[in-house]
Amino acid sequence: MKELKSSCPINQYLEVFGDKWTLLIIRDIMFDGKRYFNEIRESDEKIASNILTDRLNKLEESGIVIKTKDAKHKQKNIYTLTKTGVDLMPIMIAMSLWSLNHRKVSEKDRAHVSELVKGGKDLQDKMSAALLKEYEAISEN
Amino acid sequence: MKELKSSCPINQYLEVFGDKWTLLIIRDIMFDGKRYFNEIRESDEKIASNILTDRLNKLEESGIVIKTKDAKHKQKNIYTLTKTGVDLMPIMIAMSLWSLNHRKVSEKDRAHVSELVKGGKDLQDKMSAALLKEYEAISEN
DNA sequence: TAAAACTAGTTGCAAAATGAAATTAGTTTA
DNA sequence: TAAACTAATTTCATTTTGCAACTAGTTTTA
Repeated sequence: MKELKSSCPINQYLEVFGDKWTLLIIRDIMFDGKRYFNEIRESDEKIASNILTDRLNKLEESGIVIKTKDAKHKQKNIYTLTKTGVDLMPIMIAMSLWSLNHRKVSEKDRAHVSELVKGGKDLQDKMSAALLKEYEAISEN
Repeated sequence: MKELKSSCPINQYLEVFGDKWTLLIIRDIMFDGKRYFNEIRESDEKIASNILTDRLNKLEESGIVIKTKDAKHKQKNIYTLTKTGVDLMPIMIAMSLWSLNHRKVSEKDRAHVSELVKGGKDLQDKMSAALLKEYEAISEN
């Protein structure tokens, strides 16, 4: 068991997401509909497979993602967000807004986020509900 | 110049805050009133001085923090949040809320954050305004 | 005014994390 | 049966981190 630097909530967040890759995995599952190892691996940022394996395992240990076998493809795993994972959405949106205002972001990404922001709490609730439903379909059995 | 992995807003955020320390520095300045190198160094998480030097420089380069000389103590620097830095507050609050709900947080920290959340947008606006005023006092001259 | 303490670093070095490429073992498709 | 797919694992070079000691200038204290 790794020891914690402190129990401050910001530090608690950092214990899980204080690296360059973990949050990109959440983004892929949450906003880009990716569910398989290789789908995530092929994202723009080109995460190495050893890092992806490591981070997915840590996310599973932390109860943020759950790994299930694909019934149709025995060697394929499906990675789904848990409630704890879905609850990261407000953080992701706040980050996106900050980057939109203060960092260089491409027009394509800008439009993508603007849509999400314009949809407001309504759209975000709808998206959360859909993700949560997916999780509940898995965990009931 | 370091190259960027992508222009995705989440990745843009990670280019600056994708490590275990940078956000703790922001927390110290934003919520704990710390303004000096050694005040930040003495926080619970015990950041090493070489890392602190490195991160403060990067935050200054990114326009998130501004460094000024203390008029009363020639060898002391004052670190202040810029507008870009103050605008991180919604992210910090969203992170704190998530940790409160899903991670182990001490009673003391819990009370601290609850107060901030109960204060609502009003309190957060007031805090942002105070930090921004500090920055404006420095940048006008 | 001399000594001690404070301030913001810098330096050196060992340990850990990262990243790229190659490899692997099982599964599915052609 | 061969080729392709899937989720890793392994190896190894590079980078980042963390700790401790040190430094140069400034301020306080006796």
